[in-house]
Amino acid sequence: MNSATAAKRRATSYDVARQAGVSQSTVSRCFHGDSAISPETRDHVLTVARALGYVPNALARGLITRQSNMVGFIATRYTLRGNPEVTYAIGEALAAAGKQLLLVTAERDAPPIADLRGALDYPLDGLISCVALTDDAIRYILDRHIAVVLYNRHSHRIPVDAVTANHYFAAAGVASALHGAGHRRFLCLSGPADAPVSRERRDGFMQRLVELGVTDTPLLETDFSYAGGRDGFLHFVAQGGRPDAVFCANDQIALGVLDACRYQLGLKVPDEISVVGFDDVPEAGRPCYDLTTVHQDTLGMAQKTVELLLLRLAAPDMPVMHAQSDASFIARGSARLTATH
Amino acid sequence: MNSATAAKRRATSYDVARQAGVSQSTVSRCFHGDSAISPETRDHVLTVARALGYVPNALARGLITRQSNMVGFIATRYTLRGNPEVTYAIGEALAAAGKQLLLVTAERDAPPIADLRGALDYPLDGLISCVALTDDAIRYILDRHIAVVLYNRHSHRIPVDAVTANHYFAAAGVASALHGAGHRRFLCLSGPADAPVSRERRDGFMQRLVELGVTDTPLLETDFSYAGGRDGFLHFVAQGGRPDAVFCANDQIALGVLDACRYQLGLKVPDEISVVGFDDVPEAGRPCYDLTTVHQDTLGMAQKTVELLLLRLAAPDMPVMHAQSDASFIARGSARLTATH
DNA sequence: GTGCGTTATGCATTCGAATGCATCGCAGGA
DNA sequence: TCCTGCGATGCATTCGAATGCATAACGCAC
Repeated sequence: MNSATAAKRRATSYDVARQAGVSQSTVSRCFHGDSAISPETRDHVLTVARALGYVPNALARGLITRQSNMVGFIATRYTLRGNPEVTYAIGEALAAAGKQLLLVTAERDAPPIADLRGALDYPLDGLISCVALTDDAIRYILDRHIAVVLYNRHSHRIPVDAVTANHYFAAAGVASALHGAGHRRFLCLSGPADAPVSRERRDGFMQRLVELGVTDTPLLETDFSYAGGRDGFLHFVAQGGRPDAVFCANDQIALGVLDACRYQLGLKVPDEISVVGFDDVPEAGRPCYDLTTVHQDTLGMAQKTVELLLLRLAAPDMPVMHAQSDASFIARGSARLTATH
Repeated sequence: MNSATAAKRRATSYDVARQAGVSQSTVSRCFHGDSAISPETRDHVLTVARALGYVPNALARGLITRQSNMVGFIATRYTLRGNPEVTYAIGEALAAAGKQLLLVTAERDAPPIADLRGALDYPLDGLISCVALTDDAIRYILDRHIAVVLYNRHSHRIPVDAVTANHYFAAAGVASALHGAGHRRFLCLSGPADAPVSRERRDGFMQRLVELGVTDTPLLETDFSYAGGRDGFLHFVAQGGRPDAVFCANDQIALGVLDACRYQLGLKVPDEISVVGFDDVPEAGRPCYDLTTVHQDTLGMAQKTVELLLLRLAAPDMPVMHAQSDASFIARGSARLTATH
């Protein structure tokens, strides 16, 4: 029993060397294209290696080369849920570059360093974060000489590479468009206070309204979810609120508001109330929602994030870069965007 | 410049040892709870370690212990998109067990072994696959003594641990329910032929119909997407098809069909046609879709998958296990489920 | 034939932590 | 006083691959 199931260890370069009648170094060199090896021995060694099922042990390789070939990817449940394509795109892009993706789940933005520790025990080549990181966390990571690129997050005090969409500007554009159409009683439904993306969208919207002379716009905080948006809005209305335009920090919130209007409050959209979201999730474009929203090129940003990381790895001393991608306003049917005559 | 930016390597156990006036072995032992170390030296060493920012190098540890503490997770774009919560849940569960998650993206089910190679270079503790694996791939993995648990997939020829929902049975139940309500002209919209989940759902539905005496049910293959469902259905109708009940292999397809009915064909749902999906995605339950579907406890399954993997790691010789979770029919408004009088 | 350059290969060391075994010190019993 | 036993610590080796340096083999020119 024991001998049958005993874990006969995976073949090592020594096993291959013995079998092929060469030294371990020769075997090692056969797996690195740039080494001086005669074609015959290389072929021979590779044949033997295949027969034995030998693959270089990435752990040992990483130890000696001081390169784990692994890139950490930190994401919250929300990122995973709201932008699953981003995870996939980053995974594929990293794989194409020969890097492995170590997924680190975080409960929310600015997670405690302890949550990252397990992953940082590995000498990661780099780290892509879809969550905000505290200054301490960033310092901790940079101290370990790990390259960091933030996806859709900023770092204000410590310079770090980042790829972002211009949420602030896009949200301000929403405010202008709604105001231009004659709306005056606004409501802003933001996401969690600790989500920087939510803050930027909220601030962009609110600031612009102030610039346009609309102050005292009520602000409600939700959890970025459909139920949060729906219930928050219902509560607001129950308290006597009667906005004619609602800006939501993401589409899920907006969908909740939309359904609350149509199915619970009997409000006509967009005649009696305009609803605008942010993200342009697939459902937003479907006929039964037809949600006016803001589209960000998440896939392009994902691509760019990996490119930036690879650049940084190739040139650690390159100045810090920040790629900003424009977010575009998508006018659909859930908002009245022309003045009533 | 060089000295400023030079990568002063991360501290090693030797650095800590020197600084603390002990040997490297002592430092090592301080990081393993079960070693014989006097409380004073442990405290002292840990203090020095913290000061130097020392963390045991997981690569070196893995090399000597032959345990990488990493678990591979293979998922397709579809899994990531359709079940993002599963990824998160598995990530959290693994983290709780002190394991890291190495994400491997696959383009589709039954990916070529080459796509997994990069990850298998690491001596993974285990592997969780949300994609079907070829017999060759499974053999390849098991040969390396890596524990495998399949999530929502089977392996027919090679015994492998798995956690699945009973798609076949649930889909058969849908057929019975629709047939019982008097529907007779069915249509089945499946997903990609290489997706086992799609096959099981399709087969369960079609088989039961045959048992009930309904043969020749037309079958259309889609790509598991909204657009695929919508366009496939429109095409079918354009060809003269006129089903009174449509079963879709997932909710996205069903949502596409639903919208095609309501917005392009002017068909009343469920009066003129019944539409049933599978998965119970969040949108399905919202008022504007109100989709009748099948719910599977994906989170519970994710939890169970990790549990099973940990069990297997603790007891490699335990007999192969297969946990089957029931999927439950969710009757909503998109299907007529009582006979017309 | 000698000497030099080039290419292919082997030897020995290295990466950083874990661990079996040896050793040291101290306390307690005879 | 000496011996035994045990807890705490150090020494030396190990994991598996990469690589600098030494060397062997070979060709070519003088």
